[in-house]
Amino acid sequence: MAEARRTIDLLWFDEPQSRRGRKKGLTLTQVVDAAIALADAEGLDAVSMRRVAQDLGVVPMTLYTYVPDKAALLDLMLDALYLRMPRDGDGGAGWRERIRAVAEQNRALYEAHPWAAEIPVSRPPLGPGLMAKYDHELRAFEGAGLDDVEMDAALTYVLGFVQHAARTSAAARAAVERSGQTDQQWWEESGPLLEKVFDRNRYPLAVRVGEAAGAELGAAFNAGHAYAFGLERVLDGLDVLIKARQ
Amino acid sequence: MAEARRTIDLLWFDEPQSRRGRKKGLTLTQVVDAAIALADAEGLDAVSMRRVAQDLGVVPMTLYTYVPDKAALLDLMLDALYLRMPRDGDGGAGWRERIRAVAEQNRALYEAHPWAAEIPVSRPPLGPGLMAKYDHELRAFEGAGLDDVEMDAALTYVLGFVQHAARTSAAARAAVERSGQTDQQWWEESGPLLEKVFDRNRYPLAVRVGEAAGAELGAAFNAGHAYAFGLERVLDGLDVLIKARQ
DNA sequence: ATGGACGCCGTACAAGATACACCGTACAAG
DNA sequence: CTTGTACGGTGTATCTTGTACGGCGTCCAT
Repeated sequence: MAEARRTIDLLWFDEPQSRRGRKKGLTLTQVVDAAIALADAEGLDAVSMRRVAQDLGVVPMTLYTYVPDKAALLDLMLDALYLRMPRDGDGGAGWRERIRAVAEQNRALYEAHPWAAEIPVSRPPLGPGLMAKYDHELRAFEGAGLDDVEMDAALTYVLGFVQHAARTSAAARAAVERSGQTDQQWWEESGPLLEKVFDRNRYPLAVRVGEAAGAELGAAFNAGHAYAFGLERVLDGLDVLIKARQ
Repeated sequence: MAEARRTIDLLWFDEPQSRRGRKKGLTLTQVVDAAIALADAEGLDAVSMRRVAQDLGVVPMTLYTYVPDKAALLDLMLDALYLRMPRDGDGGAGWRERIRAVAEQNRALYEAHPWAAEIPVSRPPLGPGLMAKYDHELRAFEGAGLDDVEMDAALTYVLGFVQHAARTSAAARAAVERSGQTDQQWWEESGPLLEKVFDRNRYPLAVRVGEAAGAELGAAFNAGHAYAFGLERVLDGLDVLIKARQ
């Protein structure tokens, strides 16, 4: 109902710019930027209406004249990020390199703003940012022989992979920060404990593979390696589809 | 520090079973099961210490004698789920079908317990459930020619895909429930509004592909289709790697 | 000039997690 | 059998969150 309407208005900055009454002391952009700056500096958990308001020098309830609720603010933050993403290098190269570039651009986004991967996104924020991003990224698939529905699915697939990688990567970093111990420290401390409990006879494969992976990657989970490995699999998988369409 | 130790103790049910003092009125399993039942019935957001306690007929603080904090309870819930997953059909078939079965088992888990995909997981809960699951799932990759590190990475890749699919699927369902309108209704109401705002000249590809995908799949986003499409890409991608190793 | 629309804000409330201190229980030691 | 004490259970309290509500003051349209 009016809910969706209001959010879409906000996303496209269709503010009616009222004539009567007191003038606005802030702009929606200021509010969104303050929230983004806060999230960049202290993470998504630090983004409370109180903190954003404080950073803007207003009282919490003031924000509600700019935004219907917190969820909308988060949507706006995300769309603003999308809008500001660089969109270069569409041309040239083969489709594989173009898709790799799309993945890389998204990886860079999440590296600069890890909280972006965590925003609880019910329906994607159909704002100008998402629109421009979607259009730009679809270009990477043009000329590969996929039909429209496949192009959409393929893009969703790539973006989903990168987002998931970003999420696990951020989670791993957060775990290190929260506990104050690196993976190495954690393993050194918990390892002996786990030794007693991991039954080599019962789970031989798990123990063998887990140890091999841990030793090679220096931790129980290595986000960088998971991304690098996964991206090649993503590209190979799309390769098979695309070759079948040609 | 003792933090990790305590959690691992809990995961492996190494409760010291104290002799002195009042007898425990509940078991850890009861607490975890109550939380799982609650999450199944009303979602992860409904799982507060207050609600779990209420369902068990105790006062909130009582739970803290069983569990150090809420995060640990969530870890325990997840590991309990893992432990109860069916583990049949490892044998026979080719690796592709075995991996597909692994994906399918996980999809079924998330379908039965959508909240499982949402648990904020810092470090995976290294309990008996995860252990058994890991061992079982690795078997799907045996004999495919991958080395140990590759097996681990490949499994992580598959599981990540399924988890992400489950998350987006749950998010889409939640959006429908929260707003009280189906995707169709949402599109019918917001569509005309978006028409005015989507610039066909500026974003021709986005509008064309978006419309095609929306029309074909009946919504802006179709989780089932995304899963089906993605799974084939995942398997194809691993196929390329495995063939290269043989 | 003035009335009404609207931005701003103070207060208040209902969750939520969990620290702390107290109480009573029930086993181990005597 | 008594008693000290370890430990489970809980009432109270603190702090943080989002946000509803109503009042106040401003400033444009009339």
